[in-house]
Amino acid sequence: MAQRAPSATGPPNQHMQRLNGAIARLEDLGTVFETFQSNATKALRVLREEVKELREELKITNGRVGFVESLIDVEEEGENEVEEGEGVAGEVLGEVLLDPVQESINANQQSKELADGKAIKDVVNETYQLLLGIPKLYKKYLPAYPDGEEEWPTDSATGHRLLRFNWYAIAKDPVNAVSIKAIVDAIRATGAERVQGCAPFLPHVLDAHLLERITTKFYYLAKQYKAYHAHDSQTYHAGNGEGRNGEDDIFGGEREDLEEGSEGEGARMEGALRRARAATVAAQRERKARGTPWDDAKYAAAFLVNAQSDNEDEYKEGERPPGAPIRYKRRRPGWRSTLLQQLYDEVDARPDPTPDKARMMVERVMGTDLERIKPPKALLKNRVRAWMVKDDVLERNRDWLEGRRVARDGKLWGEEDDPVEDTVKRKKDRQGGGRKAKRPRADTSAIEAAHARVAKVTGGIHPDVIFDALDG
DNA sequence: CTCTGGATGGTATTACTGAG
DNA sequence: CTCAGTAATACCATCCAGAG
Repeated sequence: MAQRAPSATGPPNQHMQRLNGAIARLEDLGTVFETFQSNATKALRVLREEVKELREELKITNGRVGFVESLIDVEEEGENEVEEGEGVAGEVLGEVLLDPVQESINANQQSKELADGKAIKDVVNETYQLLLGIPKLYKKYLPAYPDGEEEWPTDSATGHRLLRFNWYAIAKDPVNAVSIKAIVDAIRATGAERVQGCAPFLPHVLDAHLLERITTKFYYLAKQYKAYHAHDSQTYHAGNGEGRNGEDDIFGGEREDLEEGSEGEGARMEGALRRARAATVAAQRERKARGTPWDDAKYAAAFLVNAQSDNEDEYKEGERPPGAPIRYKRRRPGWRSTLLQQLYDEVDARPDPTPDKARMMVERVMGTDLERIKPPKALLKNRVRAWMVKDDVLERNRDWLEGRRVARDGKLWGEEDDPVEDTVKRKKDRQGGGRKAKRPRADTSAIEAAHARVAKVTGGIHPDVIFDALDG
């Protein structure tokens, strides 16, 4: 500086020139800045408006999802009264939907429901099928994990390696974990195109829930696989060994020789078969009772499948004399009350209003009663009622009322109130015991963190204030 | 908490039969 | 033959209790 000062004493117009140049540059800078500021403001405004727009879109989308859910009968678990009201309120009170934490919780619940919905189940099943390279997800197609020496199976069409699971290991076993991850990836990548109907839902399902669904399915499949291969673990699984049927080993192959067939007092018949046969009898009784005094809500439970007699084969397998028709043997439950028996006797004596159906039914003959069986445990709607059970039997077995075997009679029979399904109890338990569903921590914490970052930037001032200042 | 087996409930599929 | 209905079976899903 000390050296410069003397030299600065040059001709005055040189100074003026430089000064003018500096001013001109300043002016240029001013215009540039103004343009920049105006552009920046514009840009910010655009962003702000876009956010508004997206929020509005989100509102509409949420509304649509709600509508679709109501159509496909998806309901929220737990106290849905509050939540359901919100769907409507959400449109009016946009505020509720704009709270990021609340939204994340909603999204999380929505995700959970969707993951248990048909569309997602479909895509999960479809993807299992595809990556395993089997025509159906039936137990007979489920492949074993390849042996050490075996060559890894590939898709004959694409040449890609097929997926294999070790059904005897748990889901978290590395072998299975890798395959399960592959399913997630495949669903994310191509699920929407492969399976019609899941595209709108897939983006709303969180990875955690998708994984949960896939894992559950893994256990279903493993269960089936193990049941199917239960008894060939030692002997070589001969493909022709099941020439007889291959299907009947669902009951474990050797099923403790059904000794109840011997007129004895064993257990009831196998569930599915018992129900299949009893269902037609129940339906016929209901038809015949129409228009009679028994056709009354009071007696409606008489026509439940669970109240019917067992319908056993008249002859054990292979013992039916040639020429004898197939007939079923009615074996009445010992607990049946006289009132109920009277109802059945009177109804059975009537003609069937639809003789065509009656003609197609297998003939029933009376067998001995089954004295020691209990009414089956059942959902309330399928459960035997107290009036249908002999008083003394019920007196001796009060636990049937607790254990989902027998329901109270309810108002129609002079009681104070109707029995209620005890799923209520489960919900209560959950409320009492703690939270009902856990939401993956990352979800809201990420949003909260973002929230915090924004707050830091704005210094706690509402963004709108900042934008407004920019505008002015 | 994870996993399993048993029980229950419900739908889909298949075989069969009588009627037209 | 097709159609509709019964009967039997296969399969999926869930709940629950209990083991580890």
